[in-house]
Amino acid sequence: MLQRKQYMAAQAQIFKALGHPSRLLMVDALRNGEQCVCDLRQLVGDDISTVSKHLAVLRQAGIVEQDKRGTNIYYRLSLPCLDNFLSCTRALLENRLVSELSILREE
Amino acid sequence: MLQRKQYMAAQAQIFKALGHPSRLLMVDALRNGEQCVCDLRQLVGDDISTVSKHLAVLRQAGIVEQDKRGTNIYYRLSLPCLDNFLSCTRALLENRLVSELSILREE
DNA sequence: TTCCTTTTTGGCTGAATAGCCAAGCTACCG
DNA sequence: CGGTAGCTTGGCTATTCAGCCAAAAAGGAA
Repeated sequence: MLQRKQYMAAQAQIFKALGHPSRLLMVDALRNGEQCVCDLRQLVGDDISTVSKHLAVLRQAGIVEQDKRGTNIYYRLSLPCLDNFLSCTRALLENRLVSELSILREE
Repeated sequence: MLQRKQYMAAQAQIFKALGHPSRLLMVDALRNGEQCVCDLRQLVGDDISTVSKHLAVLRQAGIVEQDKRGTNIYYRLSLPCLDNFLSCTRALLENRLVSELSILREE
């Protein structure tokens, strides 16, 4: 069994990798199936080298896997639990927003 | 409804906050119930000011809530989905470790 | 082979983060 | 009232990260 601190560092790496808007956007898009780097570049709108580095971070954290086919490289999710958690936090954030709006309306 | 990029930034803040070993350790500990800052300081072993700043990050991300009682401040989790996700990624990491060990053994 | 196309890597600068010490704040206690 | 305990905030430095450009791989096409 892992030491608690070591384990936390490993698990924190996953969260850290997801803790950037562009990376999270790509991961979210990959929930609908694999995409090539060029698609993902289009999605986030940054320089291709920036996108590539973001993908390297996600790869190293074990969140995505790559697959070279023909002239392109396709990425797909490799973290099964993620889907649930994203749905859950999305719902939570939307609820928070709604209640903040209600508070504003009452003032 | 939120714009996709805006939404991703908000959600990424949650992941970013969890993406540090000390913060994740504290969050993990809070799954077993509330703790005062002094307990959490003991747990991570850093300077109390460092711990306090980590807790501020978690608060701003909406992951924990605080509750002043007597002379102490108690923190508790406020993100229901987190528990599942932590269990799931923990299991995944342990499986990965096991298979890496098997690979090593075969060499 | 040489030329493209797609992706990664190197290198750089500016921005953000971690963590320590010191100072401030807020109650409770005497 | 002053003193103390528990926590937060300010300020500083060292480290890490983001994102751009340029250059290098890798592989298909001509």
